[in-house]
Amino acid sequence: MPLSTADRSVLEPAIRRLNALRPLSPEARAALEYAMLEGLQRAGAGEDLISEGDPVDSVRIVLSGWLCRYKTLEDGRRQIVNFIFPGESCDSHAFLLSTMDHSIATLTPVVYAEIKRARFDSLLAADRSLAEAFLCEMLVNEAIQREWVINLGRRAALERVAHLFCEIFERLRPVGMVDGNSCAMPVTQTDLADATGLSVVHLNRTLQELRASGLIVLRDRTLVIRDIDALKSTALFSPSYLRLYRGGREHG
Amino acid sequence: MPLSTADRSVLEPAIRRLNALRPLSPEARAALEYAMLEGLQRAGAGEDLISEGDPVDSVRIVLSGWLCRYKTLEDGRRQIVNFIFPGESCDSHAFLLSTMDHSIATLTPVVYAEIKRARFDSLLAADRSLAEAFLCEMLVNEAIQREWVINLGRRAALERVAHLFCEIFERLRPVGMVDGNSCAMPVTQTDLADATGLSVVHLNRTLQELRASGLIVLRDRTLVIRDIDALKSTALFSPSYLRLYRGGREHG
DNA sequence: CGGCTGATTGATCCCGGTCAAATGAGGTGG
DNA sequence: CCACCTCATTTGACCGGGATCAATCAGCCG
Repeated sequence: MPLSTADRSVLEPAIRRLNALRPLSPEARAALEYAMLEGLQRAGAGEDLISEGDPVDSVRIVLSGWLCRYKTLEDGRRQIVNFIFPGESCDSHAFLLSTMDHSIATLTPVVYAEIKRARFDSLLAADRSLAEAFLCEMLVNEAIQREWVINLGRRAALERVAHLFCEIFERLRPVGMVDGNSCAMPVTQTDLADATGLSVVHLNRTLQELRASGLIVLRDRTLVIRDIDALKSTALFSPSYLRLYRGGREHG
Repeated sequence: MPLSTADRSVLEPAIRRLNALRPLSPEARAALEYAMLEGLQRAGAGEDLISEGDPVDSVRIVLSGWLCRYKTLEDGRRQIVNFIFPGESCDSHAFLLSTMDHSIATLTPVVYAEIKRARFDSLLAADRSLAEAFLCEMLVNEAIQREWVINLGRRAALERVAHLFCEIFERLRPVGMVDGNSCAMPVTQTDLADATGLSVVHLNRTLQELRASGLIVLRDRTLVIRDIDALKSTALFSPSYLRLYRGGREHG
């Protein structure tokens, strides 16, 4: 459903993030903000925003809430292949391939801006910085996807869960969604299991191990990182793939 | 080292592949061919074309040979996150992020075309079909990366290796690198293990299982698929993510 | 209160890792 | 041509991380 009124501040995560990837010209920023405000939408928790096989003809930019990309095997095994956080966009350029090869579900209530393909194309055509910002977003997304491959392929359960927490924390930070050493963690253990390729039972035991070693507190849908350095080192976490600092600006 | 002379036919895989993703205008095709011919390079087997942390300022389009993208953890664990086959490009737009977050190694001798960033940018700026073709390539690459996450997260060893073989076969087919039901497989079992997240020992035993059940023959660096349907079904392989057929052209 | 979903625990099993050694296949130098 | 080295493949034995199955517990809602 469209939002009738909204002030510009809901757009902040998206603008902040894109601007960190590529400094946006004031005109590009204004044009994008205008387009986003016109396409504001809400969705409840646990909805499929779009499913495998569905046609794509717009871009959605998430403004608040968590989503996940996932795929399901014929026999029901599910794998979450990525999370989508505020400021990130769902399907930048995906319409070039016409249909989705995976599904996107909301994990919490979500506010997002939907921009139709033609509109999006003309926004990007009008401003190079904007086009580059969205390209950078795709590139970072690819890098995250690669890191997930390593996580699943070569890290043990404890490292794997620790790594996921580090990544989530560092991805939420630049959009202002962490508070000191804690952040929201509005997902079930089943979701975390599906994201880490573990069974729910073993994920639960792994969480207990992380708690027992004093690395984290996870309660009431809130993650508190008690010892970030220790967590990063048990995760073998090295954040460069997230491009958090001066994301490639030196060539820009 | 640059190739002194070369006829246009070496470019065929790349042109064929890009053209399948987006029909290229004749002018775009000619301009791209010209740029590629000027930047032809060779590399031997087992070289790192580029390493994690290296600056990027060009695009490389592979014309023959196999490469892989990989990352290594501090303690030496290695994960191959993707293969790169003839017709595919290494780093389209990657220069936007300045540096590599992973490494690319040759698995065989390789011929590729290197195009400097500025040149590449102006090629894409001059022709929309070309820009879209490279965007599609990125999108397909992302989809493959996601499928690898599922492969490592939710498929058992046998399914996983079968899936990898299905994917390789289907990626090689459109560039004319399969011969009936067989294709080259110029990699060691260590490489296959690093790509599937298995140990070499277990990968070896998994191969034997695939051979014993009559699905494949793998000998002398050649893979023969004896029963493609059975292989696909043990792999739970569904090729839509590869966009092999009319890759998104209906919206183009 | 009953039903539902999510978190937790216990018991058992087996897939796949690890360690170690053997075998094979080139390649090279004497 | 053979001795030797290196690298890839294969095999054997053993172990343990994580899956599976099943039950219990804790909130939450109607």
